[in-house]
Amino acid sequence: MAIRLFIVDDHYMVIEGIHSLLLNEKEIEWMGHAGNADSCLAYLSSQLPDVILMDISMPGMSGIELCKTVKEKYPSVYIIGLSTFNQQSFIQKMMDNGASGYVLKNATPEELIEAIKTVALGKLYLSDEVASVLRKNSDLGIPVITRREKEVLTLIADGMTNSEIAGRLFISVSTVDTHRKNLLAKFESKNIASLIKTAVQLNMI
Amino acid sequence: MAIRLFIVDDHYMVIEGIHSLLLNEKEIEWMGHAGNADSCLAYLSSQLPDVILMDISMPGMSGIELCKTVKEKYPSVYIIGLSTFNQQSFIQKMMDNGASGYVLKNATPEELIEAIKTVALGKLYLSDEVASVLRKNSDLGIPVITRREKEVLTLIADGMTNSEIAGRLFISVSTVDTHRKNLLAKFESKNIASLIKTAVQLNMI
DNA sequence: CCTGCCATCCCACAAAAACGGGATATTTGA
DNA sequence: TCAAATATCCCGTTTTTGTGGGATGGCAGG
Repeated sequence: MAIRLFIVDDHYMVIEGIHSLLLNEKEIEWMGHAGNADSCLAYLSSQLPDVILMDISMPGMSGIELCKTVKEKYPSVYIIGLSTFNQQSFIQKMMDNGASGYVLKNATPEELIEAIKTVALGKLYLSDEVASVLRKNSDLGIPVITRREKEVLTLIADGMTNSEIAGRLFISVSTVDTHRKNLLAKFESKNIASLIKTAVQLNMI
Repeated sequence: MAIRLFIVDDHYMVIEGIHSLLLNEKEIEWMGHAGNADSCLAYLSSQLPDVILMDISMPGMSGIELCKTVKEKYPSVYIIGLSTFNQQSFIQKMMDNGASGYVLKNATPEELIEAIKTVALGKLYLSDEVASVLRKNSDLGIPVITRREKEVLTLIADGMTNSEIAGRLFISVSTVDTHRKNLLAKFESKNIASLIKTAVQLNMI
């Protein structure tokens, strides 16, 4: 039986490209596509594919959130993340949210087809490139910060001082200061300037 | 006579998508593609297309540099920039380097075809979306900073203090402080944290 | 030639961040 | 259930930033 495939991506060119790449694959049945999270969810309420190829950066709800939502509602669907860049944190979040695989948009047709077939069997698929990024990641990569720390970080990046943040979050300045210290330690940064640079580059704010 | 088209993009899926979108366009002749700047330049040394579709983010030499190089060597070729996001500064730089147009990867097939036909006539093509970004840009967008300010900004973002920067650049701390003040004014930021965030997001560091 | 813009330097004060400790409740996961 | 992680708070000191002035020589374009 053919693997029924659905794709969510806001770039028509990519959809068309994948469609055309898979035209000759008899084992993969093209079910259709959606350009955003909402129309994807709408589609799924009437029909269920085996595998969804999902872009992670989309207007509105991101692929990361969409992945979570879809897996909650339809746990049987296998999801493959799709993106242009190998942004460590995105890949990690996608996998955390239940994705079964991840391929980059510069993957070869063979890789893509292999990914689809692999996840359809319930296995995980990670291209060598992506896998090595994840490995590096766990080695020394992205700082793991708590919810609260992220809140504080966001406010710092918005230009607020410790006392302003304290006011906003209804906590004392000392607490904010502690969070700030912990952030500096986790990012191994010597001051907020370099910390913010890193955080923005890692797409954490 | 058909418009001879060449495409440079490191994402095979996008190349395939565009190829497939243009299959039925008799007025556009598909010449081939390259996955990076070097093979593009190699190709051009033997054959010259009328229009080149060029991704701006590529490994190695970026589309922005490639655009400049190609226009210097082959001024008769029209170049259309291609990217996923409408990053203000990228679009601007691409146009500054001699591109004749710019389309986003989520453009419709019609937009893409119109863009190719328009630039082939020697005109400029900017999609509404892109044009509005450029307009906003000139209105209030990106701060214009001097060479020296950019140097200082980079070092600040790397976590150096004023006195460290002064040492590095062989100038006095006062001077560094003045540059810092000017940067804060130009970015309309109240402190370095929010300034760095903005600068990284605008791809200025 | 002269008007901006740039890069350079100076002073002084207030505000904030960085650094180095320590402490205690609560939540959470193994 | 018990240890680890999280969130909360406090002290004091030094360093760095932020703010608000002012000043000078150089250089390029109108």
